[in-house]
Amino acid sequence: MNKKDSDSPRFDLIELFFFAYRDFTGDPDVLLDELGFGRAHHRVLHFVHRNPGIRVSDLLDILKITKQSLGRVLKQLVDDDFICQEPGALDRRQRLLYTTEKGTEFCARLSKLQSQRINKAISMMPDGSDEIVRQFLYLMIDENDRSEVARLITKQTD
Amino acid sequence: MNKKDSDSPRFDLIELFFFAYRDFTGDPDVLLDELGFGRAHHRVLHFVHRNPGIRVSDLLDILKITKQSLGRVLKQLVDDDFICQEPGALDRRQRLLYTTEKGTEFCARLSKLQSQRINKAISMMPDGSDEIVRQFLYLMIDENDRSEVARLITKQTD
DNA sequence: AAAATACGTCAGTCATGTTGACTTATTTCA
DNA sequence: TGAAATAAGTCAACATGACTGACGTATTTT
Repeated sequence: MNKKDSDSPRFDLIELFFFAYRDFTGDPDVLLDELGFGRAHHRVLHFVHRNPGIRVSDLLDILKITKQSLGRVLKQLVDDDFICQEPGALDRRQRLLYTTEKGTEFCARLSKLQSQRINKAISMMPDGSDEIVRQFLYLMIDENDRSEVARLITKQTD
Repeated sequence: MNKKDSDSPRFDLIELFFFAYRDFTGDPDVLLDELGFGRAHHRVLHFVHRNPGIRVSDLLDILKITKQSLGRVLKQLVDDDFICQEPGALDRRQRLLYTTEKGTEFCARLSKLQSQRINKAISMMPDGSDEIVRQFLYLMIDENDRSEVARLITKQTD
């Protein structure tokens, strides 16, 4: 009865997802490269910008990488004055992370590129596509992580 | 006048795309790991499976990596009997690539995981979402590459 | 005072990407 | 037919960003 059961191969979407994501992340790469940064720096900068005052351990949870991996890129971002650290007011063991002015400005340039690509795509599509796309991407996330991601993405930074 | 101009930040979609893609590629990782393979092997195996008899140089064009990068993973896949090579009938310099039975079977297990995730997501969405999502992902690809990708994804392997 | 926590760091490894140069086999073309 | 171009493989060296495991230090909790 069902034309598509849950195992039907979706090579089209699998491949589109692959190519779309590659080009989506490709835009910032150019700018990052000029500063000697990579995608790892982009991710850290982005999530610090979006979650000002985030704790290192929470950042690790979001990125799902190890402390050692984070350490290297974070150090560079701090050394190059894109991110600054402040001891927590309540718990001074914490080193709360913030983007500096320089970091915030660079971050804006990066997300502008990605937003442009997204907005350009959406603008060529029927009304309401926006919401469909958001829903799809949300449902592609592991069920356990969805609520956490929902919490994250609804923060407003601007 | 425009509520959203083309520069409006789209943090929601940027982040959703990031998390969605991570989990999407995370499924196969488990299986790949058991065989000592990584994502690079997955990509090679996938595109060889989807393009039987593909030339090495065309595979390089699709993956946009260097010959040296490909060489390593391809060698492993050939050594482990997931991919086989045959000299081209017309041009014997070519080493046309095919998945072996073992490779085809493993490839099916991998894409089944990813298809399940996709189908599960789509099944929770309004009718026609399928097409909207395909369109969105397609429009996220660099304009120059779209026709080439369109050609690729319309191949039927099954 | 002891245990737990937040964070940083040292040392080593691995996967996957890069560049540049070179070889071999084969095909194309002047 | 002989030279040039092409398809593919390979060597060496290197960069990035992951990983593991262990250990140190400051601070908070119990």
